[in-house]
Amino acid sequence: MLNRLEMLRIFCTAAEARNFKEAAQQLGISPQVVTRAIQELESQFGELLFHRNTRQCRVTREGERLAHIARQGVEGIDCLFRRAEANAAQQVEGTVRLTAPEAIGQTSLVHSLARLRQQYPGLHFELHLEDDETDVVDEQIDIGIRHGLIRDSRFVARQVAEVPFFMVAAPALLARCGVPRTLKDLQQQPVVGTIDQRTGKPWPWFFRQESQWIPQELAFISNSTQAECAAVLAGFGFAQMPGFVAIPHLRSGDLVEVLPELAPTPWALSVYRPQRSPVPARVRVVYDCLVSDFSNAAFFPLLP
Amino acid sequence: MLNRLEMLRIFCTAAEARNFKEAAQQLGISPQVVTRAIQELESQFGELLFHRNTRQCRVTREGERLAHIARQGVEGIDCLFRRAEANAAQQVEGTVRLTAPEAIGQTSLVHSLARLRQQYPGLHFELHLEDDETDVVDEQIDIGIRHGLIRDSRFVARQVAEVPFFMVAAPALLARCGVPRTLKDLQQQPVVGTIDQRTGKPWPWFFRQESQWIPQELAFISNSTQAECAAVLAGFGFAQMPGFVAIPHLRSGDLVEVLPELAPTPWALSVYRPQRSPVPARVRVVYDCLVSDFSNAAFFPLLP
DNA sequence: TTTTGAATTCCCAAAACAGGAATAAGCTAC
DNA sequence: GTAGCTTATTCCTGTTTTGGGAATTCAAAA
Repeated sequence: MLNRLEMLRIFCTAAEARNFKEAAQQLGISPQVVTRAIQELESQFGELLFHRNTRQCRVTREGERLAHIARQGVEGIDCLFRRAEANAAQQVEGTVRLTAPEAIGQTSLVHSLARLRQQYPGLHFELHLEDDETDVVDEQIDIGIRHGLIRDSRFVARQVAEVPFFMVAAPALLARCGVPRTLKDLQQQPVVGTIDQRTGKPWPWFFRQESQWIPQELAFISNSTQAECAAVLAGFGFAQMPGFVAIPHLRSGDLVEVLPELAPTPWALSVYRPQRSPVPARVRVVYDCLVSDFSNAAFFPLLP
Repeated sequence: MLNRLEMLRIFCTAAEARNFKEAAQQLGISPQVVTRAIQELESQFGELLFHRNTRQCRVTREGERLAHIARQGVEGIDCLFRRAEANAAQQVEGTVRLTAPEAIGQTSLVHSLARLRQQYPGLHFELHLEDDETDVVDEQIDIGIRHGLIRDSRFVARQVAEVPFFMVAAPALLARCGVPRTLKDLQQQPVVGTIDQRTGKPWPWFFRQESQWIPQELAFISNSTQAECAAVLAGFGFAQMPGFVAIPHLRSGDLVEVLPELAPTPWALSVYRPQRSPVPARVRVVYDCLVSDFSNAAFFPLLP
């Protein structure tokens, strides 16, 4: 018998049972195994653990002392594996780590998570808001939401919506500078943008037929789409922004779309998670919920 | 891998090592085993414990949490078995339970134990003083000293001395009643005795050629040889007592022997212990010491 | 691009194990 | 006392588990 944990478990049971046979029955093993386990323990401890003859067994005092300590040890390990069973039994609890673009993470995502939390009070969330892709495996992320293609084959990605881009400006700015009629018109105007963290350059603007333009002189540049949006609202200049940032302001009239005919093909919005073989229940539940919520057009009514 | 303890041990090591290979080297096993143990744990917990690819391994946060708890559990069990090793390495410490006749336990035995205690400060003693044989196995005794034959085959007995019986009386009593010349004389005199716990009757007196006499009318009877001795010293009557009770008083003159020619064959004094297969070092040390001390004639100078 | 080194999978010999049958030895009831 | 019953133990054998060599895969480094 090499399995120390089982030896101790057998010993603890035997110490409480009236005899080895009873202990064996409780453990669902044969009495021979009990005998051997106890013998092995006795030889390891150099100490008699049971007074026994062919007829009866009584634990010695040293045995009782050992049983007392051993019970704690065995219980400690068992308790650990009981959690495992609870986990395997698909209990939804623990921390789920998510990453999402700022504008989504600060609004609709939080509502989805809040509902999940009501349903599963054991859930905790950790939210990393980044507009650029981050190394999800290294960052130990369970679920991500990203605007744009997910190329990485380590991920299971699910496209849930198509989010268009809008070129927008504040009404005050338009009143001052006039409404641009062509791309050229637009490129003469002050422009607001964001930084691509990976390259350090401004994000390009995208137009129909896959054409791009990287603005060179920006009136305002930031690493935050929310700041960018605030700048546009303040009349700093024109900007291109994804629907989930622009739509609320277009609806309220705080922003106005320009040159809609140049708008590029919408980009996919994807919910994704790393391809890890055992998917904990808590992750699956959140993933499914987000896929369902973000597939719901109500979150991204594509136009008024 | 069925051995949960080893699985956890491997996991804890891997969680601290830089990679599986290193963990395997530390544990003296092959990397395959590490892989398997971790996979098994992951499937049991339904939880990825390491982010890994063919090139690198990093523990997940859930893994770190588990490792933290698991370390305690594994350490708990290991600590238990470290004691076992200390025991096996023949450390002399712990409690030794002894039984002995009252008169021996209150005097010379205590001195032997005191010397042992000086030599092995980790030793503790538990002393059961009983003049009659007790069921040593049930009483969980490690070592016994007994005056008389040890018949029980469950014991390893070692005869260390021969202790004679003396018929004695106080000088004052002799002055009052005269010195008996024959057994008949003696049987007319007041007598002091002890009770045989097993039968409830007085202990017989023993004489040469195996003859016995059970005194019927006793001036004083007790279950304690020390009390019996005190009664004799106080002049209650005559008594027969073993050397280890009588000799000090014969030496000091507080008692006088009568009818020495009737004295029976001396009885053996034996040190014995239950036949338990692993004999803990502490028991062996004490046993050897007692055998040696009580074999030493200085403790029982058979006559002045 | 090639090279390198770690994780993993596959496979099989060796070790460990479990339990049936036989044995020994108390208790109990006659 | 003795027969019968029960339990611990030992021996033995078929089965399971295990560990590591060889081959494979794959990401990082060169």
